[in-house]
Amino acid sequence: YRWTQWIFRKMVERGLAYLAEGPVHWCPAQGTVLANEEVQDGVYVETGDPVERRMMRQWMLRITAYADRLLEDLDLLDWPESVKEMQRNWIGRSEGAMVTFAVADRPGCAFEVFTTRPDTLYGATWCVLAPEHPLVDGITHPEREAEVRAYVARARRQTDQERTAAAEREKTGVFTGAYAVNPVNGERIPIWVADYVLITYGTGAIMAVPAHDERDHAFARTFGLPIVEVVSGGRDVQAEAWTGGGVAVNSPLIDGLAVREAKAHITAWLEERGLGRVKVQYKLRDWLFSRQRYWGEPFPVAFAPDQSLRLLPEDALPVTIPELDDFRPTEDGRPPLARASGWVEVDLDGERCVRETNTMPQWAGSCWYYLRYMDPHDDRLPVDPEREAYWGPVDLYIGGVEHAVTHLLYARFWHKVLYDVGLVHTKEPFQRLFNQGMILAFSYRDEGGRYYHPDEVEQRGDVSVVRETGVPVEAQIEKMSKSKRNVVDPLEIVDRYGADALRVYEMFMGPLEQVKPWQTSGAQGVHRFLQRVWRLVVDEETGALQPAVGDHPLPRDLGRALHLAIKETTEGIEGIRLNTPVSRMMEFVNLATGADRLPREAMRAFLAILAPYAPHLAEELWERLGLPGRAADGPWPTWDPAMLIEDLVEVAVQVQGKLRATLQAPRDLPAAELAALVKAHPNVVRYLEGMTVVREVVVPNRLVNLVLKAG
RNA sequence: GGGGGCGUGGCGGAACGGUAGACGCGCCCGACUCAAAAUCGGGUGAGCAUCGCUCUUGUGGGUUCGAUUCCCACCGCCCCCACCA
Repeated sequence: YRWTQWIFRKMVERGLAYLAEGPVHWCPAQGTVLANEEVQDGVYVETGDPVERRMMRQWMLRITAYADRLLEDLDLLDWPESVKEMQRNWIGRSEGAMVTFAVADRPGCAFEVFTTRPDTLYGATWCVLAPEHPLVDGITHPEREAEVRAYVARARRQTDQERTAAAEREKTGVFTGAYAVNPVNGERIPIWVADYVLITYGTGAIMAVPAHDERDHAFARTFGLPIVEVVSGGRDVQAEAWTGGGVAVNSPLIDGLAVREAKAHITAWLEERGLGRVKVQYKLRDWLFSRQRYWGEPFPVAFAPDQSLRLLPEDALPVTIPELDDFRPTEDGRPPLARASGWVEVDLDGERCVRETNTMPQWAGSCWYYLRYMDPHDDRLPVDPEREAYWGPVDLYIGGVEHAVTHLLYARFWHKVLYDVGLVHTKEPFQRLFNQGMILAFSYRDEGGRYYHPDEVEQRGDVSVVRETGVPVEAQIEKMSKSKRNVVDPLEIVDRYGADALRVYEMFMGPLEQVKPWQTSGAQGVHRFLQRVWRLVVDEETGALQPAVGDHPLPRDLGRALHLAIKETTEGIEGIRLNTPVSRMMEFVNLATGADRLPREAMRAFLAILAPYAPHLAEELWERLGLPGRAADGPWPTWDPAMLIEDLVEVAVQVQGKLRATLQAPRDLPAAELAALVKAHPNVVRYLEGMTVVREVVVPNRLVNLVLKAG
């Protein structure tokens, strides 16, 4: 709390945190504010009570001030391209122009619109205001007032989701009775109110160019509004919007210019006359940072009698949450902390102030916890800059993609603020990001849609059926979920096979980044492998060391398997490929299982590479072998390339690119000799009859391919 | 609608442009056992047939001596965003 609040103070001081009216989901029946996930189809999912949008005074964080840096600095990161792209899309930078439209017959009354296509200004045949736009009330013609009011009220009731979810939804809207003046040609165009324009993007008002925008085109068709072509793209714009490039037409100022030049020209023209300007617009919005919840960091601020803001002094931190018996919001809808009357009032410099009763969201702590890990006990600062300089930034961050545009963007923002404050020395918090895939599970569902627990299901021939009733069920691979009855409890696996087996199986399942289904039988296979490792060293009957273990020389085949395993494991850790090393270790163990002499040194190296995968087992065997220290303490074994080489190699023989034979040959046999050997092979001779070899492709120690032609 | 990703045996998955299917699961056979489990050994892509051949990495093309791998188009599935002007 203390240091999160400390950081928040810095944000307030820098103007990065501010109070504003922000929309919340308000449930009148419950008297509470609801989180996004608690609302569906306009009702509170738990009770079915209707939910409406309500504006409340909220803390906002000015993440938009960092939009450009958040965008640019993505280039510094070793992150999956897909995540970078998601962040780019989320930030949503677009270049365009702000254009001012005056309202006709109302001197001094005007509104701005944002457009990425100022070149299409001559094609603007109406304007649209979002239902929430502040001008709606003022400009609506008395005759249209009832209709407009009803429309706005309906839009206000709907959640964002309802308004935007159905993209194929029909366009709706109402005419206000007012007109705007198109700044380039002075034409009067009607002003509509429609919910396809969002108050949350741009200015909440647009110019509609139906000929060159699909949404406007759909709207024009619904309401019979005129469509004027201003970019010639060789299509009939009455039938379909043309959003591609072309040459400006019907646009006296820019006729004949291509889109690029036309944009620049029009924008400059508007700018000279004070009617418009270049504008970079972002989808990213400031971050609504307060919650009406009990749990969460309180804001380190209070309000003076005159309502002005007061920051609590640093030595007043942490502000902790008061104890309450009742964690619900107050009857009149204020946050739960408002119930703590004794806590709410606070003296600041002799003034009787009232504390902020909102709390911070769960994100707050997650935005900088990694810094605290570097210096958990510091009581002067969130993190000591020297320690941060030593440890930071985070070298490798492993997490799911679900954080791509939430946590990972928020944390980058906070880190940049702390960079500006001088607390951290890098622009970015997480240098390398790796998204591990989700583990899915098989679920079983009958025709009626009812789910069965895997234990209730058995396999009869080709079909799965419910054991008790014989009802056929269909198997599918889905996210683990209680309602689908397919959740695998890791603790049960630990009970059955041990933590090592769980851990190794999770690595063995497949590439870490891939989503893949859990299969308990696979964990059992890994368990078997680990038991074999155990028996390699320990005689199960007596508990004594296996007599085969001793100070023997390393046989060629076993050494090869071992060094292959060391190589794969070492490279796998660097590249986060953790599944194939397990296979190589299995191969070593399979070979070692049959051996009557097992060199202690080989086991030492093997246990060292096994240790990150199966630490309990590795350390136990390490000790039993009487090896010094711990397996995990190193040194990490190195592989000898010479050990990987075989004296006799198997060479694939292809004729016309098709495999016709394989043969054993001494390693590094000169190409000519190898080719001669190949051509003498009985299987090859048959194919050479009546043919001429036109080309011999020789891949040393691997393959020979003979290219033939008739004659 | 936009962006990203993935399609390989019955299943999870391996394969620097070079013998497709490593390793594991499952299944089959054998050993041990009175029996079962556990364990150990062997087999296991499909088909034709038995020196072997043909087919096979979602489908269709292309590049190449050679393509699961590179390029193009299509089909299917998954994830993220979505009336963003």
